[in-house]
Amino acid sequence: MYDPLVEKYSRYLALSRDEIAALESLPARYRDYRRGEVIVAEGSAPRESIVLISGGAYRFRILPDGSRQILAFHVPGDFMDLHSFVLRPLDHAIGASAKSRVARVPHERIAGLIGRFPRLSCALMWDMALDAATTREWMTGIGRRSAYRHIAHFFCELYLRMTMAGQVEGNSFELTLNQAELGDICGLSAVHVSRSLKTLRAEGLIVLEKGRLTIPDLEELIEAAGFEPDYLHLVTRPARRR
Amino acid sequence: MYDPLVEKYSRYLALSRDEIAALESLPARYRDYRRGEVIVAEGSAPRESIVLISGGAYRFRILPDGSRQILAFHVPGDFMDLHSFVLRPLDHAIGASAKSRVARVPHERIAGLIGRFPRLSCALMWDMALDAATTREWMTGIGRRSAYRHIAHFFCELYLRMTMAGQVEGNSFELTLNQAELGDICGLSAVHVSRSLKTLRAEGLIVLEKGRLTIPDLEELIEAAGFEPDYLHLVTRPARRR
DNA sequence: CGTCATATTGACTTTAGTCAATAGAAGTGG
DNA sequence: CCACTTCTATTGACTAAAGTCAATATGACG
Repeated sequence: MYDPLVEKYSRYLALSRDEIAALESLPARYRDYRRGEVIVAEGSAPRESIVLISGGAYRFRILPDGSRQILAFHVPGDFMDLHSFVLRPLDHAIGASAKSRVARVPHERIAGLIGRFPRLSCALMWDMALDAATTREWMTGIGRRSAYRHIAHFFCELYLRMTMAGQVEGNSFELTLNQAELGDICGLSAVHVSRSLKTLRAEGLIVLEKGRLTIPDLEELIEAAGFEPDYLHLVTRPARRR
Repeated sequence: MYDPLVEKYSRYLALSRDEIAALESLPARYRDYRRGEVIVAEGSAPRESIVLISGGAYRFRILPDGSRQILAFHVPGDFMDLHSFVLRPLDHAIGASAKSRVARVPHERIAGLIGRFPRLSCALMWDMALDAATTREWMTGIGRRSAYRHIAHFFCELYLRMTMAGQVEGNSFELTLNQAELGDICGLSAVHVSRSLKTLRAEGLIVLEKGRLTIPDLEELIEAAGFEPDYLHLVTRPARRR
């Protein structure tokens, strides 16, 4: 049942038979959500961490003035709130951006892994570090990229992550975010997102219709965005530098 | 020598005698830097992680167009690039914002801790999670707070962190950042930082002269910033929620 | 004492936000 | 299956926040 974690952590290190067995035997309670539902509430102190099985979800905060900042977007296979294992209560909420299925893994079982498999501790730290690297990239985008480039950049990232998650067909995938949500990802207003998308469309860099994003020429979009994919650590490391 | 880590991780859990001894016996190579020097270069794959002993430092990226985004600011006692233990090469550089002393801990010794002390693995994960929580708060500030509030917010955060690090005297501390650096923290231009500081000064919320920041009334600044300190997890947890 | 870094201010530009009207699409319940 | 509601996207007109450029001051430092 836990293929996603096994597959993902294999990108970091070669898992032993025991380690694979340990990951696969993690128990999970499954639950489904509709678009817009809150999966984990801000301020709660969950005793489980959550793997997204299918659909889409994002982590977000609401400020006192009502504005929202989306902090991360998750594709199937992502451990969405591994950090809640060590840092409670949660400083943000998690919501479903589409009809989604989720698996909940009890924290005590994660603690069990850490006790028995030091290399899996490192894999979990790697997972957290990857999430942090993506957050830094987003932060850079909000702070220093134009709306146009930032949105293009996000689409490049999402295309690659969705590819790894097996969610891309041809050169398109389902984008379960509306323009208000894209705005809250990029620190922009929905109206400005609409205008920026218009430009991207006019230049033929994207086709976005009926919730489906098509990228006719990824290289061109990457060029327009100034995208460098290294931070995603997508490929299996050829060999550990020593 | 490793008091900073012992003290910090005691905020997370009650360390055993052995665990304290293990942290204290971590070897370290010390080195000093001048303001502006690069401590770790972007793209390098260090085999050590770095604890800031004294001074100040920040992590940053430079974009192709020359603009800079500062991703984190560190006070003495911070483990600045714990993530480089699991995620290499580094996606950003680390630079000194003041004359600073740094201790380098070999990654293999960190691996040793993880192998022998599962609870210390969790403490390290907690440290990484805290760093990520601060990054999320900064991201929210860049995306959704006005320049004025964001700068005020940053000063509140820094005041509390500097207090924990024992760097505050009375109600003031040394601010080793110029306006260009403050701008690159907040995603603003130096000129706009200058104007925002002017407003904060005019309202009597801050006194900033000769590299020293005085906060006459922290409550007022917190109010102006809409600051909520929870994400810093500064206090020792009263008791683990169960 | 002179140089370099830093801060301040004014004038002007640009980017993005706000408000509002409209249109279209997608659910929902009878 | 249709009518109704609600959500979502688009566009125009206007506003506001922040950026840029440039001149000048201030200050630290060797």
